[in-house]
Amino acid sequence: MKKYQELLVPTTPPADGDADVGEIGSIVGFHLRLAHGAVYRHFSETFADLGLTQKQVSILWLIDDRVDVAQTDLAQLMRMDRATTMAIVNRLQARKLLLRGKSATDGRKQTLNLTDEGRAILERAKLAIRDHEAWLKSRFTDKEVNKLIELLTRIHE
Amino acid sequence: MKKYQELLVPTTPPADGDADVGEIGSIVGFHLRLAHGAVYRHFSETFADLGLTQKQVSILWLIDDRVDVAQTDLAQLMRMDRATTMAIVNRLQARKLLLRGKSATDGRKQTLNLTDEGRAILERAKLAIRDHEAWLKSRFTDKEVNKLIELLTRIHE
DNA sequence: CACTGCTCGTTTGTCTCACTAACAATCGCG
DNA sequence: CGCGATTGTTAGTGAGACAAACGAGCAGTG
Repeated sequence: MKKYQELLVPTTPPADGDADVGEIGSIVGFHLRLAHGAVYRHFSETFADLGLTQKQVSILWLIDDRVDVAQTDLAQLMRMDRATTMAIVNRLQARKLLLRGKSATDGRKQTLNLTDEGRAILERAKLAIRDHEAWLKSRFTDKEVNKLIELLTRIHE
Repeated sequence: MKKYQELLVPTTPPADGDADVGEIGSIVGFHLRLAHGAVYRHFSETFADLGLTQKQVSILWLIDDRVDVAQTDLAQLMRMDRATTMAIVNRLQARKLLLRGKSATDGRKQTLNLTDEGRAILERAKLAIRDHEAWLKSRFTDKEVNKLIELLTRIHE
């Protein structure tokens, strides 16, 4: 079983960055993952000084849009499970960006609302997102952007 | 600062799964992340019995396509850094799906090649991917699939 | 030749996120 | 009332991304 190690053969020439990935390049999921990774990386750079992740910004945004959301609602909107949502909300609460309250209509639920600080940081985040989206959209026409959103939506809804 | 908790207000009606996400729905990155998540989840289900992740399958596939790749080449192809690639290769090696060898031309590099077992599991993985891709593509026409790949490629290349 | 800068593999540590399994409190309904 | 479902919660596991550092090996220069 060691024959592979003993066969000393030249390594492949250094990949030139955009090298052909071969057969796997026809897989939609492969490109979706790469694209997601690229966008995620750029997002992280853009938000390095704010110290927020994609998920955290999305959660803040959704909470701001809807008054007194419950965690379960967020989980459904973001397609995450309750435990994951919990972790993210905890982190945001620890940074005093949101407040948990008790729901008046359902003792199991709670109400989530941004603090003033949370709203302030969300405003800054939205500005950063505008830059980030501009970077992302710069390679598309408006028509292509709409098409892309439409296609992506068909995947996740 | 506790006023939010003391204001007992009704919670929002339960989200009906496909509820409108509001303003954030016009953000390309948001849909990209949701789509990626949906595909990732379906992938995980499909591959539950094989015990392989997207990354792991991609790595196996790329190694099989190219003889004696080095880890750095993989990292470049997958747009991951060396440490992350290391972790994945370690996991695959621990499962005896690949072998590390020494490069004859460059003492720093190594050659990566699949074991027989690795090739066997990759074959099974490719079958599973075919199902997975069929599920993904089922909502698109062939033309739309090509368009989607083209748009995604423009993001990550 | 020695020196220098770079590359590659590697380790360590930190962080985010996803998922599972369990539990208590609460709600809705028969 | 009692039962099943929902909600928030905790704890644990695991994958993956990234940064920072190190030794070994490479290539080019003087």
